[in-house]
Amino acid sequence: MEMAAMRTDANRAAILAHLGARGPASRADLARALDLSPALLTKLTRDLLADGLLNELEHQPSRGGRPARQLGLASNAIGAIGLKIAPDHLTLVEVGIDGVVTRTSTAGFDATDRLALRSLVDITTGFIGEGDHSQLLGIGVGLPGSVLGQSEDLVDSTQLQWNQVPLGSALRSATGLPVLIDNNVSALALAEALYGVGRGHEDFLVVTIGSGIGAGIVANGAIVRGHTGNAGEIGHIPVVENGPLCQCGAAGCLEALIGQAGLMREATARGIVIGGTLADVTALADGGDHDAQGVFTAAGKLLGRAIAGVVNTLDPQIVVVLGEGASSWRHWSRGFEPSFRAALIPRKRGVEVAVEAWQDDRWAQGAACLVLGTPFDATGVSGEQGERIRTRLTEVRDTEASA
Amino acid sequence: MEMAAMRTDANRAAILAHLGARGPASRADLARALDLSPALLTKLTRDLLADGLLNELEHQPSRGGRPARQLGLASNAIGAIGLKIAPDHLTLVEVGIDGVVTRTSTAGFDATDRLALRSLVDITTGFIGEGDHSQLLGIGVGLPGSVLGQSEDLVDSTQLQWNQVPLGSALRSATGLPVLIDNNVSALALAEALYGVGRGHEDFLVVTIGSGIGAGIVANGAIVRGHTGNAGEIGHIPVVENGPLCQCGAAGCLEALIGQAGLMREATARGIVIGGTLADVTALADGGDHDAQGVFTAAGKLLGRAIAGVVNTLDPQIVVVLGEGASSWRHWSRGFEPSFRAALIPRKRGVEVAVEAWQDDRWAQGAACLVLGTPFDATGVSGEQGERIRTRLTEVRDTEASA
DNA sequence: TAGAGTATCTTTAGTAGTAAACAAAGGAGT
DNA sequence: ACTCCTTTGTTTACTACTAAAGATACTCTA
Repeated sequence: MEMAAMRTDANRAAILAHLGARGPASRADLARALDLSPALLTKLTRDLLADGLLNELEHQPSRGGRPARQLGLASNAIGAIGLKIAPDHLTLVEVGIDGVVTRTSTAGFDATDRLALRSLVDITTGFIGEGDHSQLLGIGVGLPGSVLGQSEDLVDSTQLQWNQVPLGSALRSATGLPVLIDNNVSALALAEALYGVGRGHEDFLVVTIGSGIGAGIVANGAIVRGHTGNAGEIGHIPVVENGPLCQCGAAGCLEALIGQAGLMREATARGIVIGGTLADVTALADGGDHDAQGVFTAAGKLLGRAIAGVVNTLDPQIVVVLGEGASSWRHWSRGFEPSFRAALIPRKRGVEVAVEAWQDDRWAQGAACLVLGTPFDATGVSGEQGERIRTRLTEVRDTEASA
Repeated sequence: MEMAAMRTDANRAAILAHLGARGPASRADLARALDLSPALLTKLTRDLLADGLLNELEHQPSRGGRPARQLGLASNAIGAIGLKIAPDHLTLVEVGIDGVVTRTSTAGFDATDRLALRSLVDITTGFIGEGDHSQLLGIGVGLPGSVLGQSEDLVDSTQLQWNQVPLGSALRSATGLPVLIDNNVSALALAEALYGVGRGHEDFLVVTIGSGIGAGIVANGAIVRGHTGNAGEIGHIPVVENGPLCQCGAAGCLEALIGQAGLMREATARGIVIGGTLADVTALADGGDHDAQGVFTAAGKLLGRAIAGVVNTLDPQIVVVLGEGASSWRHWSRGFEPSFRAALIPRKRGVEVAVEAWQDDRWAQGAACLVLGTPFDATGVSGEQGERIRTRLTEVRDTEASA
């Protein structure tokens, strides 16, 4: 038992995370993927095998040379918790290190309540349960807002009406686990980068259509959060002059026009529904109502022009459309596609737009990826909490070894 | 004389580049700035001092402890060449490793000529001169267009009417020097990051107002080039529906409205000038002509709304306005400021806008920074040519040592 | 069936880097 | 003057990693 090496070992963590995320691989595969020498992989995998964290699987049929010995993760008990905070409910998931959701839970919640933080902590600890947390690497939290400061502690959110809420320290002291908090769209973008369509792309854009319009930006392989953590607010791109007033105070924001509220105002103005919800409009459009479809087509047209501006600015390889609204995408699409393509610079006109089927717990899964993605983060920018996660990953090794 | 260590030594290079860019510093300063251990700095600076590349300067007055020994660059002969390519002329500069321009030259040039590449190479080699190039780290090239492929070899530019021109290999074989090519606005952004207003900022935006409108984007401390190298094309953000036709084929692009051509069209339509150039309109505005000023005010208003969208999307800490057009910024500003601030999300409303005085050779200086910035590039993404530059930096050490 | 070829893994010898203890050179309080 | 404090720079002992050469285990070809 080595007494030394209490330090974080990013490479051991990276090996485990890679095997978890991408499935079994040979030492040579890992060396190439992680950009390490084969020699080092021999040594590191020897340790991990001895510690019982890795298994040597069957030989792979030779591809012209010595056949590869596949290595697989022995412990599938390593995972993370993902928490999505919405104004009126919480979604919790437990995911394995391969990104697969193993458990889900939803709970009512009032973000504006005086005891909201207390209630959130209780619900979370209840979900995690008593007993042994040694397999959990940490908790990832996604919320509609931004995180202040390097300590990633104080949270701001207009949608939740939160101002400098000490969410991080509250969860941390209650659970003893590392906690990473981020904007929910950024978390979703990270999930796409690790396990979704974005995998292997250095530059892509995730557009979410929900109650508002948001974007997760990945450039140079990294999430763009901006200086104050407010990057991705494409809902507030000005699109029409003297347009309807937006929550943000400006006039003519994209979101004011085609956010859920904007769509309803338009549907009501056109006399398609009286009262009712957006689901009613969607149902009408699905049923073939041309007027209802027209609402989405017009919205798609505006969205297309706005996203084209973003694509011209950022030059992503792919645009992923996601969110509750994506389920009615075929109505949006009629307006989106022509106006989007027409406004792109010629070289980008073929850029791929991928629409992903939407599951509700996807947000929480994305939040969990904040934790699962940390070992991949070569630059180690995730700060102190990220350091703690990497440390935990190697600690798991020690407890397994001693057991 | 060590026979070994033919490998690139990024840290030795980083020490030299840091001293060049930021001026003399103590070993302890360097250790903090480069995030290396004091122990390593003792060793590396010992080598560099022995090789005659560094000088030990006077002691710094103590700040409560042992006084620091300042280290300074012994050789100020290390530098790079910067080349800016415009449709009708070339600008060349020689800059020292501290970013200061030591020599300038401009030459007429026709980018559409059949022998343009040959002529470009001749002018460049003429500027560099015969004889010893050992002090030159490399050549940086900035052009209005994008670079294809990882080899950074083939160049595309609609403005120059170039299609897959093998600029890199041509310059490389003619001079024997490493050549780095990039979009001119990206190069300018890099210069700002290293020696300008952007220094110390991880996220900022450089907006250029020239014949067109462009942007250099820095996010997470790195230049955003996008997947095809076409990031920053904010000139083609759609701003008005059914607007004037743009060169790019779309209608209502920002550039079509407020690029040089757009401004002239507007000035002509308003009857301010008949024929003439933009300089005439600027002169009238400078002289107090309200109609002429109105052209700029209207343009500033449009620019403000568009840039606000970009700032909402990317959340930069600072916006730098630059370029030929920046000299008439006080006329733009009247329209820009109110519309810009009004369209920002509340949290970003105080974002700083810095307008930089404009010198013509600034573009070429930015191009040179592609070379000078390479040693700083911790991730080493600049590819093979960047590797060659870092190698050259240590080679200089060897030749100085043997001399 | 005996190479030739090729890809995987291992060993060896060496470099780059760090932490920690120590030495050096001053300032500030008593 | 003497001690304590602070910061700088150096030495020592160690870890992490790599390159290069070799060992291993297969396929393919003649």
